[in-house]
Amino acid sequence: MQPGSTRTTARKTASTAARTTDSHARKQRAWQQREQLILDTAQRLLQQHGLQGLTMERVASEIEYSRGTIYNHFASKEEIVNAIGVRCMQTLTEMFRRAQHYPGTQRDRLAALSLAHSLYAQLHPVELQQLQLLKSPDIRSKISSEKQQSLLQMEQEITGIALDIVRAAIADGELPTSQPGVPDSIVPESIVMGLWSMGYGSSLLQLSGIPFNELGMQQPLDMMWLNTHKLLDSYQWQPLSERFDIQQLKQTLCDVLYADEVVLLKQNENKKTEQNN
Amino acid sequence: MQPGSTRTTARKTASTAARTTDSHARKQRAWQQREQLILDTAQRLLQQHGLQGLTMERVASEIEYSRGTIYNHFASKEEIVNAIGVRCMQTLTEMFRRAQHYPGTQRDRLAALSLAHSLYAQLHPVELQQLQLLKSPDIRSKISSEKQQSLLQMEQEITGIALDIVRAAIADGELPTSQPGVPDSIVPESIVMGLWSMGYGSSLLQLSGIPFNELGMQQPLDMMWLNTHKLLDSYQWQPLSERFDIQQLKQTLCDVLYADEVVLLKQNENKKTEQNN
DNA sequence: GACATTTTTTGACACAGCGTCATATTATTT
DNA sequence: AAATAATATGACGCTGTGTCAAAAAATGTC
Repeated sequence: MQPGSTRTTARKTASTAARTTDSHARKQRAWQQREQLILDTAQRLLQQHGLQGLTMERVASEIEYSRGTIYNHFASKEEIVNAIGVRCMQTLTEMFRRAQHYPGTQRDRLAALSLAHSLYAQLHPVELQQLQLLKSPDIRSKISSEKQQSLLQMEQEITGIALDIVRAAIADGELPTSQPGVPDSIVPESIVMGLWSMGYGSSLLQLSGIPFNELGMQQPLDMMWLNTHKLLDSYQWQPLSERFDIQQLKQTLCDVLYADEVVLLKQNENKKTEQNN
Repeated sequence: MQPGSTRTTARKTASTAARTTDSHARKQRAWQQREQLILDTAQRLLQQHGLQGLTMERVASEIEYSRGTIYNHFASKEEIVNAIGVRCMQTLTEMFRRAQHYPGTQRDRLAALSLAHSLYAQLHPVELQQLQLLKSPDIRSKISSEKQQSLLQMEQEITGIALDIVRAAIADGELPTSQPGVPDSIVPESIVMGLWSMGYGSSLLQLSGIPFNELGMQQPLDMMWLNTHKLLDSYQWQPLSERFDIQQLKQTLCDVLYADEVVLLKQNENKKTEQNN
């Protein structure tokens, strides 16, 4: 199906091999290009019209191929959504990598992860929700374990970044290993899991559409920054938030690391308010 | 459709009115009984076979009625899932109420909420995941806003319980209102949102099927108890966790408040291990 | 350039599941 | 017993998925 996948035609004479290899390469490129086209289109439909609005027929007509062709690339609709999920994780990973190399304290860096998570949630709400849906066994069963693997790999990479920062903080003396009530060995995991849960939970709560203001509460993502720092303080991660201005830090990180994302976010907000007029 | 819903037949003579009212009442009862039967069956199918395995046809055949009859009760599959969601929230609320009346410090009570959340997530994983799914606009659009209302109401009730405990803690002097970096007025919201996010996030991460042990990490729900207390400590909520044994508290709460749930949980675990043999 | 072979595209098909509604059945009232 | 109202039924239409044999296009060979 995929060009070059039939191994019987691989052996040729030197000259013809060159020709066939050329054409194969060209085909490969075209194939991958179309795969991206499918994903671009599917992702756009997902964003604009939700999961219901994402049908094979619609994708097919938009890319001006028939449904059958799409099935040459993806075995099911679920695999498309999975692939979109992988893309999203890549975007998020890239944002995390920027945080990882921020020239500041380790605490700054970890906080930057948290900020990245929150910005991402606001920029790609639908995808994030879908990403959560991908985890349900129903959907999982429809995706080849091979393809699931790549998602898992991204998760591993992201976890790794966070763990590395925590370990570096311990090495730098920002974070004491001996914590009351916490065995030394699990301190890094414990912190990472705490932040991960909080970030994940805040994002999903925010997207859940619960009208928090009507319940007399702030939006989850607005409280996340504060609570993240409260948690870090609790582990005695220096410098404690009493010693600096966390709002200032947020502003700096937005300016230095995530300027592009912030701009996009503002554009989206403008669009929405325009639509309401 | 529903007995007594046609107002034209309501006016009768005194004697006949008595008869009709009797029969109406009987019908009403039968009607509601069947509604519960539908929900029981649907919930069982959801637990056992996931959302895919929950089809109108299957529910119909199990309750020995036809599909059409079910549509007299629920306008769509989504409304059934919504109704299951409401039931689940009621169960959770009941667990929260027990926490609310625990005879201990306010901190004990709030911690008990966190424990309840975690136990619930382990007891009803599928439902919890579905509850999250209900929030997506796709599904929302298929549910009458009237029926959505009841879910919202449950959420409000739960939020209320948590907020009340925090306010009581402030009144009791367990929790200082002046926090570095936090405006007095939002302290309660901030704490509630922090715990809520953490609980929500831990639960969903746990259910996400990410193989944390392979990533060299503990399970989210295992870390949740610890991080909850870290967060409370950070707000200077007395008594700080250094001053008592949080594992001991957990054990006590399990014994006193959630003995039934813990038993069920162990039964489930046994069933699972049996199935693997 | 004409023929053979491989790759890719297509759309008709079978299937599953939802929701509707006219008709049949059952229960209630007169 | 007849009339009326309430309830149950399942055939029907619809949308959307995934399959596959046949058509079309591209590539390789002489």
